[in-house]
Amino acid sequence: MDYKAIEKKWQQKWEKDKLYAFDKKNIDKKYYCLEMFSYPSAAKLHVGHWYNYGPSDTFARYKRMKGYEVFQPMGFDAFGLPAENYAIKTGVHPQDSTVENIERMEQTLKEMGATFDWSYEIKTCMPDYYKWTQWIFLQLYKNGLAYRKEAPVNWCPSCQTVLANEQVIQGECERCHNTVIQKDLTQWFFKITNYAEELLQCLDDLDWPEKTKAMQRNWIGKSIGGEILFKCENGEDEFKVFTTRADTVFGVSYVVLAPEHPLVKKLMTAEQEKAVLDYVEVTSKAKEIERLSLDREKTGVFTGAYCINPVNGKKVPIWISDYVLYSYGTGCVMGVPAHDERDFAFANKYGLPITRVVKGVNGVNDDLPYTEDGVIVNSVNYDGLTCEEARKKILSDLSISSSGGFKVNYRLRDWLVSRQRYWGAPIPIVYCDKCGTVPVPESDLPVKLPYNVEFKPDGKSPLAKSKEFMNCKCPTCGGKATRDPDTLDTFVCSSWYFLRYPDSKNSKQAWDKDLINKMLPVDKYIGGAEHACMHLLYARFFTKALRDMGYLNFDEPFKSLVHQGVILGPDGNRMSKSRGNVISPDDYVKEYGSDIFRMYLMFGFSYTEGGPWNDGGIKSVAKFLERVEKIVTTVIDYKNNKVETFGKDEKELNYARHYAIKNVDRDLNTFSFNTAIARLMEYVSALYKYNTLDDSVKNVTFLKECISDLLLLLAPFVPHFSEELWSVAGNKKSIFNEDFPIVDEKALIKDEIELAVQINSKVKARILVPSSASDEEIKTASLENETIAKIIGDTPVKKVIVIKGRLVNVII
RNA sequence: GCGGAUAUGGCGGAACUGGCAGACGCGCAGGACUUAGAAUCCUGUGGGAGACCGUGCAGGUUCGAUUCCUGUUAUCCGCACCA
Repeated sequence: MDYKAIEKKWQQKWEKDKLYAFDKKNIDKKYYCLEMFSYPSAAKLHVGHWYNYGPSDTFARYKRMKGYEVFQPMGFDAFGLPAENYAIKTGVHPQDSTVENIERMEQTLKEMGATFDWSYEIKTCMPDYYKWTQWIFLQLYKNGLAYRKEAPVNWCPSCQTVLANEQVIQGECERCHNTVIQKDLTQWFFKITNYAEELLQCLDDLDWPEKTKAMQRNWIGKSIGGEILFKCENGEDEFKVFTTRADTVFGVSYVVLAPEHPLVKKLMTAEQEKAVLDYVEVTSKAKEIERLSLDREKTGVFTGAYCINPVNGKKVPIWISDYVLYSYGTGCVMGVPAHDERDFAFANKYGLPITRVVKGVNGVNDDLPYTEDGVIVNSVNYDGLTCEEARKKILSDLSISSSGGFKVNYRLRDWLVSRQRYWGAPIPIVYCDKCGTVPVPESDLPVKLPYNVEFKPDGKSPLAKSKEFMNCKCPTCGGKATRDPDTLDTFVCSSWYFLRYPDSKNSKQAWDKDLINKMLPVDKYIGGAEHACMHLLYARFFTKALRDMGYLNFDEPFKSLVHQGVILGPDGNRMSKSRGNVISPDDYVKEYGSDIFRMYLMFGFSYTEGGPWNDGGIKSVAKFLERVEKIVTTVIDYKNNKVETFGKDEKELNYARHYAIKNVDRDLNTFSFNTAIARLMEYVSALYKYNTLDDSVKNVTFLKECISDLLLLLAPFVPHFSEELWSVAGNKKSIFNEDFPIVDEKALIKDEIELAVQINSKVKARILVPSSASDEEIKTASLENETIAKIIGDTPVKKVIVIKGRLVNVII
C-alpha cells in the first residue's frame, strides 16, 4: 500500500466532509478530550509531540466510535521567551516568526492525521485571545486577587528578567542555567494563596496520577502549628514566630530573624551594627549561590537586642541568620537547640545554651537533638504532658493572653505574573499621578501589543521604551497617564485556554457561561508531567477564582489526567542535539507513513512510561500491517461461497474475535495501547489460521464479518490505513462513523476449558473439563488424572482447592 | 533529609480482584521456499543434563505472592535550611 498517497487522500476527504466537526446539537454526549497545546517552535514536530498527540488521537477516535461527540481542539501557546530570544539573536520579529511557525506546525499536525477540529483553534498571541486574558486579569484585580507590591524577586541577569519561583531550578534559571540573584522590584501578583486550602483538599477526588497529586500537595506545603508573640526588650517592638513545636517553647534559647526582616535594622545595637549590616550585605549577594553548597554551615550574627519569652518571661537574644527564610511563615524562628537539628547546629557553633524540654517515652536512645515526640520536662506546669497535648495547651493558653495562637501555614506563595519582556500580553493597568493605579476599562480592551518596539533586553521592559504605547489618558480623570510596561507570564495565557476552546470565536465575552458549564470540565487531559506544579496548579486556581466570581459553575478544570512518558534516544538518554541521539519523526514518517509511526509509538512503549527508541520495533509494526492488508484483501476478494457452517473452527475464530474486542475496548480506556495492539496481533494470527482452511469448509460470510470487525478495531490506531481498506471492502461511509464492535460475552464461553492441576501448589498436570463442570466434578477429574493419581499414590489427600477457570490445587 | 515512583528473559514490555510468571513483539537458533541472497512462511526460544530453580535483596501472611505486610538495596523524578 502506498501509505503516503492514501494518507493525503483521506486527510483531504475528511477535511472536506468536516468529519471531525464538533456538533453542539449532541452536547449531551460530549467528550472533551484535550491535549496540552504546543509552543510554536521553529523546529518540526519532535517525537514528544507525536507521542502526546498520536496516541491521544487514537483515544479520541475510539471515544467517537463508542458514540461520544468528541471535542478535540488544538491551538498554540504562542507568547513566550523562545520567540523573543530568537528575535534578539536573529532580528526576526517574534510575531513574524511565531506566525510562520504556527503555519508550519498546523501543516504537520494535519499530516499526522489527528481528528482536531481546527475551527476552534486558539493562538494566545492574537488580540482576540489576549483581550480576554487581560479581561480575566481585570476580574482578578476587581476581586482583590491581583495586587502589586515591591518584593525581592528572582532575577536572571542573563535573560534580564524576573522569574517565578517555579522557574528557578536549584538556584539557576530554568532556561539559561545562569545563577539567579535577588532584586527588589514592584510586581503584580495573583493571590493563589487564597485558594491554598481548597487546592489541597480537592486533589483527593481527582482522577490524576498519584505522583502529580503528591507533587502539588508538596508544593502547597500545608503545615499546622501556631504563632507565638515575642515582645522586644525595648518595649516598642514585637514579632511573631511560626512553629510546629509550640510544645518546646520552654527550650527557646534564642530567636532568629531572616536577614531581610525589617526589624533587623531597627533592633540592632550600635555595637553590633557593623557586623549585622555586613552580614545582611553578604547574604543578599551570596544567597542563592550559597544555597547550592550541599553541606552549608550555618552562619549568623547577634543583633545585640533581646526579647522576652512569653511563657516564662526569660530574656532571649535575637540573632539573624540566612537559614531563616523571610518569605516563609513570619520570617522569624524560635531557636530550640535541644529539639531541632538546625537549631542544635547553630547553638553549638555560637555557644548558645541548650535546654532539654522533651524526653523520650522510654528514656533511652534519645541523644540531643531529640526531634521526636515524647514527654514534656522542664516546662513548669506543662511537665508530664505528651508533646501533642502540650502543643494544644500551650497555644490555647497563649491565645488567652493574646501572645499567640493556632496557625496554619502554606509553603505556596503568591504567583508573580509580571515579566519585563516584550512578547506577552500587556498588563491592562495604567498609572495616573492623580488617580493612582487604574484598571483599563473593559470596553478599551485589548490593550494591544505594539509591533514596532526595541525588544533587546537592557533590564528595562521593552514596552517602557515605546512612548506610543506608554503614554495614554487616564480612564478616570482624562489626564496624562502611563501604562504598565510589563507583560504577563505566559502561564497566565495557558491557565484558561481550555475555557476558551468551546467558544473560541465569541467576540462579546470570554465564553458563554451556559455553554462552558456543559462542555467542561475536560474529560481527559493529556500532557507531560513537567507541568505538575505550574500550569496544572494555575489552571485549577483560575477555575476556582472564576467560579467564585460567577463566571462558571464547576470546581475543577480537569477531571481526569494522563501523563505520557518520555521517549528517549536509542542510547537510553534524553534526546538532545549535543548527544546526537535525536530521532526525527519526519525521517520515519517519510519511510513508513504516519499510521505506522504512531502505531509503533503505541506498541513499543508503555504509554505512561516511555523508554528508549528502537528501530526494530517500527519494522515489526510495518510487518504487522502488511499481514493485515494481505488477509483483508484476500478475504474481500472471496466470492460468497455456500458454506454456512458454524462449527469448531468458526467458534474458535469467533472467540478470538470477541476476545480482541473485549480487551481492545478495555485497554483503550486505560491508555494501555501496547496490550491492545498485542490482542490485535493475536486476532490477526487467528484469522490467518482460519483462512488456511480448505475453501470448501470456510464460512466466507462469517469470515468477512470478522474482517470487518478487525478493521473497526484497527481504525483508531491506524486511521488512514483502516479507512482505505474499509473503502476497498466496498463501504461507502467513513469507518469513523461506524460503531465500535460490541463484545458478545457468549462467544467467550468455551465448551471445554483447560485447568492446571497442582499438587502442593506446584503444577503437575493439565486437564480438560467442560466449562459447565461443577467444583465436585472438577475435583474428581483432577484426582482421576493419571499423572496426579500416580503422584498421590497412597498419600492421604488433605484438601482440594478448586478455582474455577484457573486451577486446582491438591494438598497432600 | 522529605515526598513519589520503578526494579520481571539477551532487549522493549505483559500478567484483570492473591490463582498456570514471561502475553505481544524484537533478537537469536533451526527448517521450508530459492541457483543464491533478500523477503516471506513454519518451529523453537527464562535458567538447569536433571529432580528442580527463577519477578532487586531478607523475612512474614497464605493451600497459593510479581501482586498483600515488615525491613532493606539500587535507580529515576520532584522538593529541599519551610521552623
